[in-house]
Amino acid sequence: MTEPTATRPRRSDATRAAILRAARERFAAEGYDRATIRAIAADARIDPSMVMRYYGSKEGLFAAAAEFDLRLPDLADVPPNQLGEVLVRHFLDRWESDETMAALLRTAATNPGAAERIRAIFAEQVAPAVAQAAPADLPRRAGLFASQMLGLALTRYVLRLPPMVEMDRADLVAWVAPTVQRYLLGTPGA
Amino acid sequence: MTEPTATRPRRSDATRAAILRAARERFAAEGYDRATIRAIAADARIDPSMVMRYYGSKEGLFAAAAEFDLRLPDLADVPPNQLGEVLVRHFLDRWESDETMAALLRTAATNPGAAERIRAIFAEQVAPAVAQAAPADLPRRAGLFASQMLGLALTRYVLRLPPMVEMDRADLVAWVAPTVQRYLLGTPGA
DNA sequence: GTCTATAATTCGATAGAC
DNA sequence: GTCTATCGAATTATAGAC
Repeated sequence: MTEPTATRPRRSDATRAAILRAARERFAAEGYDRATIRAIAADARIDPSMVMRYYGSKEGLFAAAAEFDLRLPDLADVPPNQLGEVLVRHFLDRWESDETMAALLRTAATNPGAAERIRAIFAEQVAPAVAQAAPADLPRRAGLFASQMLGLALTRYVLRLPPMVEMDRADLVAWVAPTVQRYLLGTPGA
Repeated sequence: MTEPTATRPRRSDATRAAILRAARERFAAEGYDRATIRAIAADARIDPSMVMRYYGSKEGLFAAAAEFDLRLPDLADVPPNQLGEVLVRHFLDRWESDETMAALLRTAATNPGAAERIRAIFAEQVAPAVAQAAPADLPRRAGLFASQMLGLALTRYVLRLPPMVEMDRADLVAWVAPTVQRYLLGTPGA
């Protein structure tokens, strides 16, 4: 009686998961064009044709691998004077624990579809979260916030500018949090 | 006597220039991988083999096309309280008048050589300029400055986040200049 | 479900005629 | 100096055996 009859045994979902894990790594490290289905399949220890069977095409695989949730906290619960610090810490955590965002960013530089996905994440996840905390000028504040957070990620994780790589978390938060704080709650002049 | 005998006539340098112009456009719009020699040659109205003849290889062509000078002003001449404004304006001007930087940034997302070039530009042009204006913590301040300026360029010119595209120059300068000002001259906390 | 074999493109690069 | 023709390699994707 070890056969699950109700929800179906989920036979060989391990293969799907292995493909997805390898795809995320390759896309993150090399971007869409340079990450080949052959290399991804080799990483996952399976045959390249299986990738096609499970995900239909390279684009389909990327779409599945680029699913991403920023897991932004409810900003209404955060004390206003700690908004910058909480957000910078959260983004550093997410960037360092999940390479999906790096894959998306690397790919979006040359792939219109991936750029559109980033715009969607911005519209569906970032902008609504900012709306819970900022008083007015919502799209603008969210955009400025994104410009600094993506610039941080770009220089630290993608371009690897030495000073940005070497700076530790505490210093990074100390310097960047006030910027985020001002973009969300401050005025242009101050 | 229309023949220049001394410095050599420079016959057909127009072709070289046309190739370079087309290459910059293609690399800027599509990045290194997707920009093909065939497409560049078609844009320049010449045969693909001429590209190889003049620049040896695709990498050689990119190296020639990615030569870039930020033309940073002497920051010692700028009143300290106007540093942020002057720098943000200057970078917006350079990004909008020369697509070479966009080509480099798009390519650097997946191409290690292009990323190395950006690090070189940072070390040879940005860091020394910042050193003329900032008091201490030089590499760190230069890195933070780069994170905001590249984040601005990334979201406005590459990813095209709607709020960042729609914001006009004056608003952009008003919001971002204080950030740059603090990174160069301020302290982490304020 | 998994793999072999291969079709159909596309690309960078080369050789050589004119 | 410019172009035609083509090579060799690599890629995505498909068809079908086991």
